[in-house]
Amino acid sequence: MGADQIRDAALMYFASHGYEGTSLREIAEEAGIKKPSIYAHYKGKEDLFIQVVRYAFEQEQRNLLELFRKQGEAPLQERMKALLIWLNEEYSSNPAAKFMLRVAYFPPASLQGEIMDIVYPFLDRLERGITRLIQREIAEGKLGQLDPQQAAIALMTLLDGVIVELLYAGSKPYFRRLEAAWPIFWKGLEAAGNE
Amino acid sequence: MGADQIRDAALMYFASHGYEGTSLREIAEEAGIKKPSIYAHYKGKEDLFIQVVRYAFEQEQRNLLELFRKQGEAPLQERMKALLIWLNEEYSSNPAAKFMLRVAYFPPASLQGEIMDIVYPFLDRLERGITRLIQREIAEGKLGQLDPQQAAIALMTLLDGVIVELLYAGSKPYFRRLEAAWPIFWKGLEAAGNE
DNA sequence: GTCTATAGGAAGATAGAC
DNA sequence: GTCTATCTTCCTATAGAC
Repeated sequence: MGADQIRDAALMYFASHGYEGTSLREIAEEAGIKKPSIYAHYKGKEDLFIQVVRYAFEQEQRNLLELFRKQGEAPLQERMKALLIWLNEEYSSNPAAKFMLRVAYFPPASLQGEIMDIVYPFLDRLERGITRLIQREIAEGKLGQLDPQQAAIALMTLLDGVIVELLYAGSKPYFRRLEAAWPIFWKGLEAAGNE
Repeated sequence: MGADQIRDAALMYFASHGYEGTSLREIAEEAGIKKPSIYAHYKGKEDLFIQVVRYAFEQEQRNLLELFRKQGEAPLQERMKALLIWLNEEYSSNPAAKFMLRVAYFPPASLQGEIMDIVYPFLDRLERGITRLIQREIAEGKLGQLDPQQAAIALMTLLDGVIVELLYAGSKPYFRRLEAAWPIFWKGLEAAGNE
């Protein structure tokens, strides 16, 4: 089906040039078709963009779920480290990740509402998932008596801080941040639990 | 001089709609002039954009320097808290801040090189400044024997993590993150110094 | 579903009067 | 320096043949 190739080409261009910075001509060229053929699969540029947004967030949610499922009952610190290493591979190789960040932070003005309806629930699910991980860790006595939601929010903050660097500067600076920030953050979590 | 009004109008639009999403017509309207009058002050859209980038980063550097200078010899934790509160006011009211983030993370493809020549030195100076603050804190015995550069990188990570939320979700979620992440992070810094 | 051809409009940029 | 008028180019989108 040609619709998938159009979607993938669109994802690539939208990720690196943004919505307004991408033309349907470029997408068509990348997909190996002529521009008007896009309209046989999508109503127009806005429709194509929204569908790409939906696709990217669904894919990423699936990937995250699979990653967590694979880890089984490993302790929180191991799981987080695996997540952070996975993020590097995912965000370095996969244009969908860069696209998601761009869309979340700087959505095209005309589509902001529709996009937020996709982005917010995704982030809520992620935060709730991390909160549950921490709750379990506390229940098993591996982490002191700290507020699981506070800890989850703090973890999300760390995540964003390193992801932003991954996106901006690449893998090497990302790991530089990770190796500096992670030990300090983890010590803080343990200290907060021993109060 | 009309050049300043054009620059301010451009800053506003570039910040919220991006480079490709902003037209010279919109900027001219906002500045109260006609589109061709822009060319009496700037060579074209690219020139205008680069000059706005330079202006925004110079302003922000000035503001940051003044903030740090005003704080005199206050301890690190107080200074960081003041910085974080200042960030909220700055980023909520000042389009320059949003513009800077957008430009740094998603520069227009055609101007990426020129923009990075402005962004990288700015971030380097910021990291070096924070490193010096921490070194002084250690020298005065207020912080244990931790690696000042590592601590500075970790602090920058926290900064990005909360700024990203400020930009994305606004003041309230920003403080929610700050209140969750800051105590954990600070305990981690203290714990890292007591090893 | 794919194409060629083209409509219709907005973009960046310039010419030239005042 | 500011304007009106205009050029050229590119855009999204549609019509209609195959």
